[in-house]
Amino acid sequence: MVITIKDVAKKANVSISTVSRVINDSKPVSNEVRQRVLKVIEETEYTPNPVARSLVMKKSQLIGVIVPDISNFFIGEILNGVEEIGKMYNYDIILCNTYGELTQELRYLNLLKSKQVEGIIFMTRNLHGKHKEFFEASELPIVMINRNTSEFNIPSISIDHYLASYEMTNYLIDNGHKRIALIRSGIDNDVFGVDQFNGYAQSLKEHGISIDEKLIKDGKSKMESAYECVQELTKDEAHPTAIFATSDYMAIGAMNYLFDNGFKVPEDISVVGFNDIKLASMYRPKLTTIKQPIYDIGAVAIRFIIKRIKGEETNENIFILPHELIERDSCRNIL
Amino acid sequence: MVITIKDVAKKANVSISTVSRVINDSKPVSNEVRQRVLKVIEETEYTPNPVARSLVMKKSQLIGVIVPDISNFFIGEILNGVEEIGKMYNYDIILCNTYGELTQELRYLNLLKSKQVEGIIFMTRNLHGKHKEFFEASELPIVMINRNTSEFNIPSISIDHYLASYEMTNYLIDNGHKRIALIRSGIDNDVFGVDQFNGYAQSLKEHGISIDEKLIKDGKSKMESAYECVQELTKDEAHPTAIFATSDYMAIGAMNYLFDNGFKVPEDISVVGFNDIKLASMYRPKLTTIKQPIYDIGAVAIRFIIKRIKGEETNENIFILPHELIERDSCRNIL
DNA sequence: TTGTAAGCGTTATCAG
DNA sequence: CTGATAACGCTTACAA
Repeated sequence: MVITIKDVAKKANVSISTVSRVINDSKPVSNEVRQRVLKVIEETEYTPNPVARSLVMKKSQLIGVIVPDISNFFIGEILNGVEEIGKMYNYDIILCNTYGELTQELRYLNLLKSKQVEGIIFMTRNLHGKHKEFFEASELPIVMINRNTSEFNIPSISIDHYLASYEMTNYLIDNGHKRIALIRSGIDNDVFGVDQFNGYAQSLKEHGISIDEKLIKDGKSKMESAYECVQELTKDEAHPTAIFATSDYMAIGAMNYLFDNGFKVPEDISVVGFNDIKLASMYRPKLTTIKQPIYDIGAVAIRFIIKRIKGEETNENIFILPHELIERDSCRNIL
Repeated sequence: MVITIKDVAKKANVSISTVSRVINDSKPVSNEVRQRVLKVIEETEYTPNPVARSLVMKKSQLIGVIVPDISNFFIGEILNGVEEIGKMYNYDIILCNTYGELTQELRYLNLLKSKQVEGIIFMTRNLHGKHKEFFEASELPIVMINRNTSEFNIPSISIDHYLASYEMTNYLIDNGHKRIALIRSGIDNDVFGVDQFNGYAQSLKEHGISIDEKLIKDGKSKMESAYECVQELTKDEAHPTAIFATSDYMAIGAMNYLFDNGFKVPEDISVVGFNDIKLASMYRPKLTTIKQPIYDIGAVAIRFIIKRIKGEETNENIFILPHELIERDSCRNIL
């Protein structure tokens, strides 16, 4: 039989309000009584029923997390950060997997709200007007991850994709590469494909290299797609000497194509990635890439939500976390 | 303002019990009234408050999932199955990450229970007496994944590790290998290291090959550890011609060591794995491995839990799912 | 077929 | 400092 606040009150010979006070220390209780209650609580192993508590407090200590694919490496690591920090503040996370489908996303958004979650961390491939409607209608604290939300005015967390791409392109050029292919992960407005392209273009420009449209591909953030992109890229004799894929997944796809077709990385063609998922250092050759602070992204996201829940005003809404270029073995100096 | 059953009742000019009846269709309601209520519900976009419902029903439509590491590839895929099937039956999953620490596991087990979850899917690296105590004390439906629970009498789901290892070893032998190293993922009782070894040993025995203790290593289920194992394995000239790692992670670790030290896979040494995580076909050379139905494992787990919740008796407790040997490029026929 | 009212386990208001 | 008691939003006997 599960024991309730009533039982504790009875055993301790006090009213339930008193018990409530000691467990929340919300109001003064005489030390003597407090001790008595505490003792009973210990003896009975009483734990307050969070559901009842939620009902009256209208809070659930639950934070909803909506992701397109749990089994994605990048997302898994983010989730680690979210979960760990969440637990520190006594929040549980309830997880929703959408496979990137809008209807699912909308459904979960509403579901989570009705479940009384106190905030939502939202990852999607495409930001949609319907999402915005929801965000505006609900007062729930919400934060997005790795999405360009400036025009939507939704809090978000990411790194500076423009700068990172700029630096990576510089790095490639410094290593003697001039014909540098770019495989972007998406060209929607809310995604950083544009920023990535701009960083790449800026670097090229500064080095007096003109942009060759034939070297720009859209890999749709998929390995298979990147695989095909590289196929096209290497059709001609005059193939690029370096391939910059804006996700590690795509970089792996690229390297796989090269491997499968007799090219050597980095001897024949250099490949660099973006994100530094665990896979990047598991693959051989180890991938040179831009390290995103993935765990931290999750951690910052949930911290932000918790702050908002507590009503603390946060003066910033768009968080830009630091990145780093990690030099490994997939890029060759051809000077 | 959020609208409640009371509001609906008022607007529809009925009692709240009637509203309750139509939303649950628990008791007969005249068609006329039902339509009226339904209309109001639609207009007001009313959704029942699940927290209040949980309180009275003592159910939460929540299933707890405890895992050692969300960002692990194997676990991520399982989670996909769990989540997807769960949602079909209207269950949400609340996720807990333990990093394999016993205290965390115990804490979460209790936390989940107090949160009124209706069942628990539990993944751990080591099964402990304390776990068992909890399972026995609570009436919660519980299922474990990939753990040998026979002596604990806890429902569990896995493949037949003995048979799979036996088949894989046969395969290696059929390909001409005689000096076959085994890197096991763990040798605790509750883990399948023993079964894996037995399958391996049985195959060797049937082929008249005697076991060489020096070829048996414990990779502790870690890439790094496997890396070191292979270092030892290749110290001598008379190194094995094939390495059977009982997890893909370890197989990758093994291949990485070989790559880093000038061995070619599979030309110099063959490597095979176990699990068939996504990584297995992303890596080059593509890994020959035992395919576990990972998604299905998650799906079966949650189905089992849901059945139990509904009080349906399940005649079996230990589920053995089918596996398959996937031939790819990391093993060479040396005949 | 419908309504009334009790109760789920808490917190919070208000007297004392 | 402490204790009744209302309320949170819902389900479910029990009556009508």
